[in-house]
Amino acid sequence: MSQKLFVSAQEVAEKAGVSRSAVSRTFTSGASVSPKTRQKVLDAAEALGYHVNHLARGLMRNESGIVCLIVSEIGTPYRSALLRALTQQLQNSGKVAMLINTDRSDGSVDLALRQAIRYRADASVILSGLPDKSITDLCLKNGQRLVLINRDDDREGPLKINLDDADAAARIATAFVRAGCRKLAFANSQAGTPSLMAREHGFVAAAKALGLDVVVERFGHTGYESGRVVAQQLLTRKERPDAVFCATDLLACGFMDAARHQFSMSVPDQICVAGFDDIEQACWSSYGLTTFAQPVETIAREAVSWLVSEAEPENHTVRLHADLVWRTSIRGG
Amino acid sequence: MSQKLFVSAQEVAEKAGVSRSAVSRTFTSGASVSPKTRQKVLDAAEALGYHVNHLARGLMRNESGIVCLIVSEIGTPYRSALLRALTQQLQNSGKVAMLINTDRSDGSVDLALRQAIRYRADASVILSGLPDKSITDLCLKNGQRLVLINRDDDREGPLKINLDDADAAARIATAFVRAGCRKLAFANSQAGTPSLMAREHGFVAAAKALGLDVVVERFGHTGYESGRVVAQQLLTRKERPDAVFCATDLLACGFMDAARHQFSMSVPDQICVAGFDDIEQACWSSYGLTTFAQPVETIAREAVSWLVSEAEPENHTVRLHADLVWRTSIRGG
DNA sequence: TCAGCTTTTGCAAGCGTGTGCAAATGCTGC
DNA sequence: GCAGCATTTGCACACGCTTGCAAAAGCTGA
Repeated sequence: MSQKLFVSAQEVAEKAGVSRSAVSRTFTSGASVSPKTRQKVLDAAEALGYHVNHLARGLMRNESGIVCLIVSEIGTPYRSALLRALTQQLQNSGKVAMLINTDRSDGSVDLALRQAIRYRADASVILSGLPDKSITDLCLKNGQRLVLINRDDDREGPLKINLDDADAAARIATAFVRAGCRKLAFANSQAGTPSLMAREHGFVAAAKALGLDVVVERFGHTGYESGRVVAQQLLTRKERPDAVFCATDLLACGFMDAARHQFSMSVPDQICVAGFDDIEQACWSSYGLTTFAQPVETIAREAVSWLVSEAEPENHTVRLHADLVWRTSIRGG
Repeated sequence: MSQKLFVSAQEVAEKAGVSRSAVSRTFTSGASVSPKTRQKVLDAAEALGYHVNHLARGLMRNESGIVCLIVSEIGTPYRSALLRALTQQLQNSGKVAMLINTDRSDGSVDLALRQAIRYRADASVILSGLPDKSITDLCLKNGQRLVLINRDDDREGPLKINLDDADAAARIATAFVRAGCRKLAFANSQAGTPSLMAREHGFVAAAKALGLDVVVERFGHTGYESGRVVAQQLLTRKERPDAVFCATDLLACGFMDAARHQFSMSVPDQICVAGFDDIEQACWSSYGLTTFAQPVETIAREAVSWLVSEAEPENHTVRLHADLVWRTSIRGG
């Protein structure tokens, strides 16, 4: 166990022949230090390998510079893409990301938020799950900011970033009909998160408005394997659908693979497929999936700029548009 | 701006009618508190919404509980899978992950490590890039632990976790030959990281030992698109290879897609393909990629257990075995 | 030279916690 | 009741930093 501690401002001050305040001021922007003192401090700091202790600084300033990202299923293409964008933007704004994985049990979002409080995070971004109201209230009361992404909650205080899921669903229904499809289906998981359900309900409603019924099938969690299972369920029915909207791209990939390799169907000739998220794999040529693009960069930008803003912004919910990316899994276009 | 601060141990002490030390001891394991004082403190803390300030605790104990994960290309399947495993294991051990994204410029690994020092991280895990010696020395001198994953560096102090890349390459060369292939190729990116080069050199050497030459082609960064480009380069030669080992699964997916859809070749009948990493997509039925599995769970377990161990362990480098996962992209088996 | 002003500097208090030490408390056995 | 002991409690200092305040230093113009 190495007993040597990090070098402190005190030691730098002694070496530079100035007071401890001077070295502190050298490292705080907007403080009053004369150029030559500043230089003496900088030299001494460099020589000693001094780095400001952000734990102590956070303690004093009551602002840690930490932002908590609370997320499950980190290994998933969409989640990891969003994570990438968020960490990037946070770092650009001088913040640092604390990553909390909530894969294990339910209620672990609350645990995660507690961790955020312990480290006095300036803000938390929730990508999955929905925390208990009591605990978000605690966060907000103490000036900690909160961003909910695709969570569709109605409480006051946090910034909510949502997509126009229902509208997108309606657009894809129209596209299917225009491609000549009449037997519509929706492939979903059993996760039941707000955005997934919004897509499902929006699709069913839009189809109804067009005079069509929708067969809805749900299975397991939101991944490739579930897509295969749902395909199994939908394609063994007496009447096969000729168009299926999958709640996410992962489901769509699983669905397409099963349709092609297990049921020897041709996409899009015999069945049209659409997805949601526009993960990297969607444009791989084995899929060429027509899908809605999650605007991850925009989401990250909105979230971070709100987090770091000085004033309390007026509008606490932002609704973003999901662009339809047209590829080859739907006829025509 | 909400001026209310978080509740402190002092306030809890007053409410519970005990001294501040008592509440501190209540929340430090292994401290001496009588059951009834403890209960009074717990009740008061619950009522007030008290949470220990880990910044202050870290300052006192000289142990922040933070572990820095330094990683680039977070959105990539293999990286995000490793990230998932690491955060999971860290949380199980009572640590918390600070995520630093080094996608932008080179040398940003040094910046990242500086950030780790500022927050007095107990340890850093480096998944990409290689920091300057001067800065890793600084980390180590101050008792900060360091783990290098697949970085193949020879300095003393950090834990190095590596795979048997060269051995794996030799095994796959044998498998190709056994499948009747004679015209071998290797598909790589231009990243030139130690593990990629170890696979390349290992493959070339093993082929040579078997009396065969290898055509090596490299392009761009290590992703799907580069796989396609390399396929372009390899499959337009006068003599097409009949087996190609791709440095990673992403390259392999790109290669297979180009071979099939652009050159109308059949895998594995006309060309055998193997990859490395065993990303989720490798087992998707459009690929069925025969590949080497990165033991992400084991890597994470090794890293974390070393990080949290009390004593300085003796062996500072662990070499893990990559299992060959046999699917359908190589004939026979 | 000095009054009047602005800029720089050092002092010291405080942020919220852990912990060594000595005093206080509780318990046991006579 | 009391000596002898183990356990619990409170005091006070330390951790490394920021910052208000007042003293010191520098600068200008007569």
